[in-house]
Amino acid sequence: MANNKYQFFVFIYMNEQNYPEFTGLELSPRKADYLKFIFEKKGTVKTTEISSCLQVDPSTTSKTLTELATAGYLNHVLYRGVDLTEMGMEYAEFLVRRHRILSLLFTHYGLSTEEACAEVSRFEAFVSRDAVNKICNSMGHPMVGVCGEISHEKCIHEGHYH
Amino acid sequence: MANNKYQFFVFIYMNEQNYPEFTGLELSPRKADYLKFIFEKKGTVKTTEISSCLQVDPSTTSKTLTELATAGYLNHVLYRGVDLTEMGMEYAEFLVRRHRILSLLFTHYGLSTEEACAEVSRFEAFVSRDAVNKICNSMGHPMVGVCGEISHEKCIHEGHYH
DNA sequence: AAATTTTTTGGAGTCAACCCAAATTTGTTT
DNA sequence: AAACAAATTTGGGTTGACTCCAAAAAATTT
Repeated sequence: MANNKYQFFVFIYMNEQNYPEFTGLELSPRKADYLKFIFEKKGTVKTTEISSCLQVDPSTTSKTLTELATAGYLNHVLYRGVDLTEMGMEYAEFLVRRHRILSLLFTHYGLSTEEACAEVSRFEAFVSRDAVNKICNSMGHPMVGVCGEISHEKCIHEGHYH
Repeated sequence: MANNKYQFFVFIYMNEQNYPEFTGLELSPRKADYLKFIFEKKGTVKTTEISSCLQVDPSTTSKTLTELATAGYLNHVLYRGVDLTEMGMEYAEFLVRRHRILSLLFTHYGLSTEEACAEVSRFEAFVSRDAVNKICNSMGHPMVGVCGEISHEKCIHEGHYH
């Protein structure tokens, strides 16, 4: 058929699995919340779950999910739920790392874990990947944030990660 | 007259000159830009000046100025210009301090002055006064930011402070 | 299969930030 | 001082992000 070469291209692309082009500023704070929640849940997530956690009407969630799917972060099977695409997974990992690095950073300056977490949740979406990487590097790539092995249940409920 | 007591109240209030109730999250990033620019200019500032610096239509500036005046940050004399109220002055001082503390902080983690400044400009509006005070305290209230005695001309032009 | 629940769609509102065009005021020139 | 030019404001309108409500559609439960 005529589109064999396109299939080939997609194959190569998927196999390399790197999307190094993102700046970290692609998603609004709200959209990032959606993505982080879905990431945290692992596997398929239903609209209602997200709605009740993020405290918005299901119709709002449904529309946002469509947008995130269109942008390539999610697979959305209508009436069934969403899960992360490979890109979404990679991006969500960045989102969580960013949150944790910045939270850890702030706890080094007199903020409690909770304060740092809350503070960072407000602005993290505007910190670039480059900056996060530099900070991360400078901190020696800490494996344990202010929240390492802590259960994230509570955090998820409050809309941020510890 | 009937409103003597109100005048008296206002007198006391103005004389105490403290507005300790702000969280630091009152102004949007954009509004904060306006306030910082006006602060930097010292004295009365004209609409055109702000417009050309912030790269927006004068009509946009005019409307924003009205909003900032209504909120109590500016004195706005129609067709003449604006200057900071006492509250506006106090708030602008906080805005600049916040910018500089955060920029200084980021330069300690591998970002250049310019990178830190640009990065911080994007998110500073979402960092609370409490957090800034804690960080400031923890850093020993540094008198010199990454920009202490540097002329701020260039910075103003780029929309941020060094 | 019918009833109930979940999800989506259609329609619409709010809010911040923006621009254009027209009106108003100020400043400048003759 | 009148006329013109420049700056400022006002009126009206757009966009994008986020939101909700009501109705339709699909899935699940009974």
